[in-house]
Amino acid sequence: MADGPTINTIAERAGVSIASVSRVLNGLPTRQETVRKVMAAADELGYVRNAVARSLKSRRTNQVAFAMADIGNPAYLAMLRQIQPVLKAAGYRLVLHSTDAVVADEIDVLHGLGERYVDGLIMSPLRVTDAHLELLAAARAPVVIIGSVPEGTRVDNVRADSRTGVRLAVDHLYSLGRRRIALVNGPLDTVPGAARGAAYREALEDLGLPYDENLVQVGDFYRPEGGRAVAELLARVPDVDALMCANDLIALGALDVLRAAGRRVPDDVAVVGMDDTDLAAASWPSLSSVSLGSAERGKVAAELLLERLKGGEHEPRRVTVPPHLVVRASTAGAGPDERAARGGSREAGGAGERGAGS
Amino acid sequence: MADGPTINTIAERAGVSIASVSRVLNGLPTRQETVRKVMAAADELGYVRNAVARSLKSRRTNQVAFAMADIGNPAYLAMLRQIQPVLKAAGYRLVLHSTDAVVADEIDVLHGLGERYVDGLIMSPLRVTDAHLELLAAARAPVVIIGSVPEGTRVDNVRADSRTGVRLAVDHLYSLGRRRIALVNGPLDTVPGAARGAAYREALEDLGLPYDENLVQVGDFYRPEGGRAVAELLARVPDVDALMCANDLIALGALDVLRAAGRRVPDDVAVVGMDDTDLAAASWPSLSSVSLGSAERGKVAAELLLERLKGGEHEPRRVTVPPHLVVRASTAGAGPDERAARGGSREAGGAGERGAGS
DNA sequence: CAAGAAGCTGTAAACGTTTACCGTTGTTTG
DNA sequence: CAAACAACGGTAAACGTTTACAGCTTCTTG
Repeated sequence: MADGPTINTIAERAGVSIASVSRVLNGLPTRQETVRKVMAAADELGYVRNAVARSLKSRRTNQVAFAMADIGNPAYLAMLRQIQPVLKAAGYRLVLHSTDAVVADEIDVLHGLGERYVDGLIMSPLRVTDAHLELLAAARAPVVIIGSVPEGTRVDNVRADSRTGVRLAVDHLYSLGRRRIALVNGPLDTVPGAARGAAYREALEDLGLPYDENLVQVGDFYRPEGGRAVAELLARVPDVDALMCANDLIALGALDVLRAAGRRVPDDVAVVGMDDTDLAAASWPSLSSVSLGSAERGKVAAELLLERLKGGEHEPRRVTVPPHLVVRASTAGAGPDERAARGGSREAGGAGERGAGS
Repeated sequence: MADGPTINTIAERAGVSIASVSRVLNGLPTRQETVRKVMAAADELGYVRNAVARSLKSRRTNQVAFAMADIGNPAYLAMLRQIQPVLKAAGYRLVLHSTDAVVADEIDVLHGLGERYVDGLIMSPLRVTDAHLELLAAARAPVVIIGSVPEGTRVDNVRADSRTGVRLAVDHLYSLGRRRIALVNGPLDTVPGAARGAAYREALEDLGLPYDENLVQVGDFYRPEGGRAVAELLARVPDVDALMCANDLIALGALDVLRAAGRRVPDDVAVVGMDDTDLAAASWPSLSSVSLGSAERGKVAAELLLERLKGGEHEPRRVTVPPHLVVRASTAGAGPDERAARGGSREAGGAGERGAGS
């Protein structure tokens, strides 16, 4: 691994100055003869530009960081899948951070912006603390936040609308004739847990349905916990006819328990999940789910950041991505025809394996 | 965004030379008084080291690239999830490339190593072409390949053993008393397709079962195609009692079709998938699947790379990660107890949402 | 044909660090 | 008290680029 050729090596071999070499490599106007000599020398030596030196001088790294809370979370993964191609097309490399939803790690990432190893950052913080805000205000590179920030924070941000999302689901269940609609939620001290709880209550009110505490069960955002929560719920309120689950994993747990209890889905109990992950399409019965537009949020965030990087100084922008409901078998009375078509749903293809393994 | 302070700003304010500042910041022996002055100045100014300048001088970027074929593929994702923390713990940032399984993109990445924006690379190429080999031989930074490379290639590599994987599955089905074991494969012109086809044949032979062409159906590595393939198979060989599917998506398609056809799983037909993705645990019935150790391969690859980066020049290493079979309901006659436990399988937790959305 | 313009190219400085080398100061010791 | 030595800290070069500026040709034009 001998040291590679530099611009100096080329200059020497081509018999010109390093300035000329640089000009040729950057396509600046140069005499044809010089171009030829430099190109020839560069080719022979297998020259490749040193990105680090270039960054130092130009003050641009052509790198953008994405700090995701958890690689394993399909919602963040969906963002990543959209962000990556957008950045790539614009000539940026992607530096990936997984903060494991630990605030200290997020702070580290923000602080690290000062190291100038990236030109910008997209971050989806679990929750926004004062430390976040302080660093955001002083950030030495553009940042786009995926999620909500306090009113008045001068940062571009892209948010979901889980409130409308919950409403979509509840309205859907109502339109199917369900009147005992329960909420299976995650912890209330999390941002999404609290938001979904409040939205559920509102949605019921607007429909003129009574809010019944017995119909709300709090567990955690995982499958076994979701199942347990539903089991308790069934014991307490046997006549429940619909479950609004705060995410897809909870909904899968619900399906497990309903099946074990001999309740038919959707005939006896209809089930709606949230986030519309791959798992929703894969489960049996396939799961109706509210998409909060994770993919779209990722895409928009990347585009906002690119605009900033292009230089236009403008006011911080705030974009809200609307949710939408994806109806599948767990709420539609799925006949045999629909079953056959189910496998072809949007998500199934994307999760495909093309050539792994061997 | 005024230009941040540099080592010069600090030197000025502290009344010392830049050399002293650098020494203090790097913890080299320095008089206590000087340390104090420099630290104070650095703190007041909110100084952060410029990573680019540092890299230029030190010739290390503290970045490692991972070139994955497809972000959407759960197998590669599993690798990423293991690679990330290993690198992070060692102080490296992760630059993520998605090559979309396009050879030209992979070549670009290898060529890009010359830009020296990373200290090393982990790559999982779809297939290895001559162009790959040429660039690998001349690579100016350590590379670890996840997958197979031709004998004699001087590169660290980590490979799966899908042959043994297929055998594990077939043996398992045999041990359950199944004798009409079909293979539902993907295209034979892909590396995994070919390997799995051959391994299936071998496994049957070793068990003394006849190889029956009718029992082999070729489709594609996706769910709807998998379903179609199984439909044809059932029409042709109604007495089939077990399906070895070349990946989990095919297996999910198989479950769809078997259910529609009124065949009970596993009682009438047992089904095994491959890759052991999240979907296997989520489906109903949950899917037995052969894990080819994607996660483990990622971890090992990262460790091999770190060793290289630590400097020891040693012979290229080749590690083969053994596959293992994860038995779930689609082959075990699952009683009610096992059903309840199902949600707690290894994969389910990891896919959890902790705080997305809001 | 002289003078000015236009087109290239080379010199050198700069980006922000790290570090080899040398000079200064203060301490120890014969 | 002088000499030797240790401990620090400053100067300057280097990492590999880009680019402002000035100098040299060559061409155009009056």
